[in-house]
Amino acid sequence: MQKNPEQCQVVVALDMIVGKWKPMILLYLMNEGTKRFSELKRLLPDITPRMLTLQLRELEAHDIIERKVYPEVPPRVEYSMTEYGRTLEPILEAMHEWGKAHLEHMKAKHARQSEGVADPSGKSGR
Amino acid sequence: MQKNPEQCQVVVALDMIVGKWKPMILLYLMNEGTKRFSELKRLLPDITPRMLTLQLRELEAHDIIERKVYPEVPPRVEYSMTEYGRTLEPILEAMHEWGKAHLEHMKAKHARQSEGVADPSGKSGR
DNA sequence: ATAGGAAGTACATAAAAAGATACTATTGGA
DNA sequence: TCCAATAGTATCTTTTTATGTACTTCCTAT
Repeated sequence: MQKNPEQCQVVVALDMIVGKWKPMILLYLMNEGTKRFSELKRLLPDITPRMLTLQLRELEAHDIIERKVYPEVPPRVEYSMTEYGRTLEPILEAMHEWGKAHLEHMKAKHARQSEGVADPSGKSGR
Repeated sequence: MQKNPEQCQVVVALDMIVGKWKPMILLYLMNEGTKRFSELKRLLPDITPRMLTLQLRELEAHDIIERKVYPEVPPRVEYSMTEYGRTLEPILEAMHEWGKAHLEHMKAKHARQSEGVADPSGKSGR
């Protein structure tokens, strides 16, 4: 384990997928393949072009996605996962599964608690 | 895949581990076991008590960690992963591995580029 | 009586991330 | 000539996260 946050490898990996938009961008590119700028914009109706550009550039800088410009008018720019970027897939997949289970877990937990079942371990109390 | 960010399961999972301090808190509790508030404070010298409290409470609310109060003076409060919280371990582990590989990947990439090797695929150009 | 240790809380502030809105270049077609 | 389409930039403002510094409570040991 690295104590220095600058070098904590979990944080390095986290950096690829955190932010309000990166998870969705990655999921779309992973699951649906190549997308143009305007397609991503349509898939994420609330993102501003500025934010979309920023996130795409960050991912590109980390070699996770690839940006391909076609010299046409009007311009066409396509984004896709790099082969290297696809190594993130198992992690995203695992998080997806965990997240799904977690929603269930918390639902079950709240149900139990509102049923008025007292906690027998006496761990509560602030 | 869930398009609604409120329900995107990747985001649900991400929520457990994002933030400036959560990864380190989780790694310490996972790898070194139970810790008192003051021990965590010592392990993370730059965290403020307020931030430490906030992060611990969030993790507790999600059933990832457990808070045990001993009615002593001076007070003793111990934090530890719950059994459920340990299901995050494979994800953290995978991210740790990926992060390590990524640092290598980027180092190799920059080395290649500063060697002046031209990109043969013509994908550059902003 | 007073100081000390543990585990916090309270309130004000700064830094980082995200959003709103408007603007640009290019050029094929009406 | 002027409009439309695509892929963005440029500024400014707001929201969200994280900091800084001080204060509190409880009992125990000096």
